[in-house]
This record gives sequence, structure tokens and C-alpha cells, in this order.
Amino acid sequence: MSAKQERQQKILELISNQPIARQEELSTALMDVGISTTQSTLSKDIKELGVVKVPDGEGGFRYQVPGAFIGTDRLVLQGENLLRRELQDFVVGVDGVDLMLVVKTITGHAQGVCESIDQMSWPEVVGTLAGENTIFILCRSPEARMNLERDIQGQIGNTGRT
Amino acid sequence: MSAKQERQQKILELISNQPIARQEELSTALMDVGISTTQSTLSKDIKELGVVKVPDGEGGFRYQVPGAFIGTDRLVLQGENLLRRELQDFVVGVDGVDLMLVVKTITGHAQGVCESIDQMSWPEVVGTLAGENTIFILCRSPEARMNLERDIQGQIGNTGRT
DNA sequence: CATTTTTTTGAATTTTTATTCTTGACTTAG
DNA sequence: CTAAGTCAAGAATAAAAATTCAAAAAAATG
Repeated sequence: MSAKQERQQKILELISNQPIARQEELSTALMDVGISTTQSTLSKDIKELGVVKVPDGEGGFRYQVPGAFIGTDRLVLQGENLLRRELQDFVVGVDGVDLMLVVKTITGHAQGVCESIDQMSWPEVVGTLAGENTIFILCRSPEARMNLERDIQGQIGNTGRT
Repeated sequence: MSAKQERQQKILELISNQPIARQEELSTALMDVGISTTQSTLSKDIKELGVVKVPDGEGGFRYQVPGAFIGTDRLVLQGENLLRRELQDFVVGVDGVDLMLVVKTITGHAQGVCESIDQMSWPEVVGTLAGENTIFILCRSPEARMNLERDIQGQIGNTGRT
């Protein structure tokens, strides 16, 4: 993987996990991860990635990954890799009963995760519905639901484990 | 309606109907419509409105309204006006039981309508969840739900009536 | 390999955007 | 009516981001 690709991927990861308001901030954050670059390069990366700077509602700004509210068709990570990343970074819990699986995400990311799940076209999934921080997944059978629940459970971040 | 509100509404309309890449361009476009203002004021408006500047995929940028439906010549509205329009144009049905109100929209518009409903901050609404064409609205009481259901029912388009 | 071509990068610069600071118009309370 | 308070607006300025340009790195070509 090229340096550019690594950097761009890291950019997406960073802006997803913390509020970053300026390109210089991003540069610093990248430095902490061992990637050294300049503002001018970041400007180009940001444009390429389709990342946007949005008012955060509290007087400031933050960069955000596209797809959250604007209809760009650009996707940076794709398929399984994207989903894995999202499960790790955004999903905070899974639960379910009968045919219905409920996935909880950090606020604002349910749509994105749900989109990725849809993309996978899993046979055991009948349909999905995502809000801001909750996804409902209707499964084909209770067994399918349990399998899916176990799979997702296995991939989500384990920060809270005792 | 205040000068500020008129201007902001016009901003939304303009950026919905034509690609505008810079605040100065916007200033010019507003001038053509008889609204004279400065870049500094536009910067504040844009922040307030939540408008974002997005890479347009072809080397340039354009401002965009989050959640806007583009490509029509329809005016972009705010608040109650927007909601009324959305209820008329997009909502195809309402139903409910107990505390839960279910609003069905034409596909792809549930998010937008739900957003507008959230913006209204109705006291009888506890929370909302929107998918592609369905909105779940959790109400504070069955009475609240019935009131809301009646209100919305009264506003949705009657195209299909026999 | 050598050489041409393309891509990536950063420094410097320009362009664009955000903010600060003032002023004037309106509101409200006394 | 007047004073204090709030709000909208623009001019000037600061801050941030985009672009240009040259050089280095990588990839393709013979």
C-alpha cells in the first residue's frame, strides 16, 4: 500500500474518531501516528477523499467523512474492510431477539454502518433500518440472527471488557 | 420576515439550483436578486445554516445544503413551511398504535422529513427514527400520538383519494 | 538499465473563509 | 424619553485552505 493510501486511510480514521477542525490539527494528529506531511498535501487529500468541513453546531467546525449527509457516491474504504473498520470504531453494542438484531453505534454513525451492512448483501439479512445511533436488522430466521449477532459481537471494539 | 431570514432562505435556494463555489460568487448571485451583502455576513449565514462546501468530484467545490433535494426548481424552505411541503409531497401515509406513530414516505425521503420533524421540537415527541421510507415517532402518551397523527393526516397530500 | 512519463510532495503564494471589533438599528425597562 | 441591552451588519484583519510551481520519487517504456 502506498504512502498516500495509508495516509488517506488514516485521515478517515482520525476524523471519524475525534473532532478535527483544521488541517494543521490533522497534520499534528498524523504526526502522532508517525505520518509526517504538510498542509498542502492534506488539502489535496481532503479534496480527493471528499471529506467536508461542517459547522458542528456549537460555534466550531469539524471535518467529516462524506456520506453522512451529502450524497457523494465516493467510498474510500470498501466492502469488508470498511465494515470491519466501522464495526471496530463505531459500534458500541449488539443485541437481538427473535428475528430482529439491534446494533447500537456512537451517535451519528448508524447510517454509515448500515450502508456498509447493506453493501455486503448478506443472505441472512432481510432488511435494515438505521437511525442516528441504532440499526434494526431483520433477519431471515432466529438462527441467522444469532449467527450474525455472534459475528458482529466478535468484531466490535473490546474496550469495555472486564 | 427579517432581512436576515430572507437572505438565508435565498442562499439555500441559490445553492440548491446552481453550483456556487465561493462566498463571493454567492454574494454576486444575491446581488442579482436584489440582496446586497458582504462576504463576512455570508460566512456567518453559512455557518448558521449548516451549509457545507463539498468537493464536487471534478476538481472544484460547491456549497450544499445538508439534506437538500436538488434538481428541482422548487424553493428550499425552512421550519414549518418546509415541513408542510414535505408532508404534502413526500408522506404517503400515517398510522400508529399506543405510543408509536409510523409515518411512511416515498422512498429516500424519510430522513429529510424526520429531520424537519426533529427541528420542530414538538413536546409530544420523545424520539424519532427514520429509515429510507419509514419514520418511527415515539410519543409521550397515546393522546399525544393521536393528536400528532391527526395533525399530520390533515396535512398530507390527498392525491390518491377515490 | 537508462530514459521518458507520470505521480506525489512540500514550500511559497494566492485565494478564500472566519473572526474581531465597531457601529447603528431596534427593544425593553424604568 | 432615556438608558441599557440585544442583534444584525460590514470593514478590516487574522486564520485557514487551495493552488501553483518546481523538484523528487515512482512507474512505465524501449
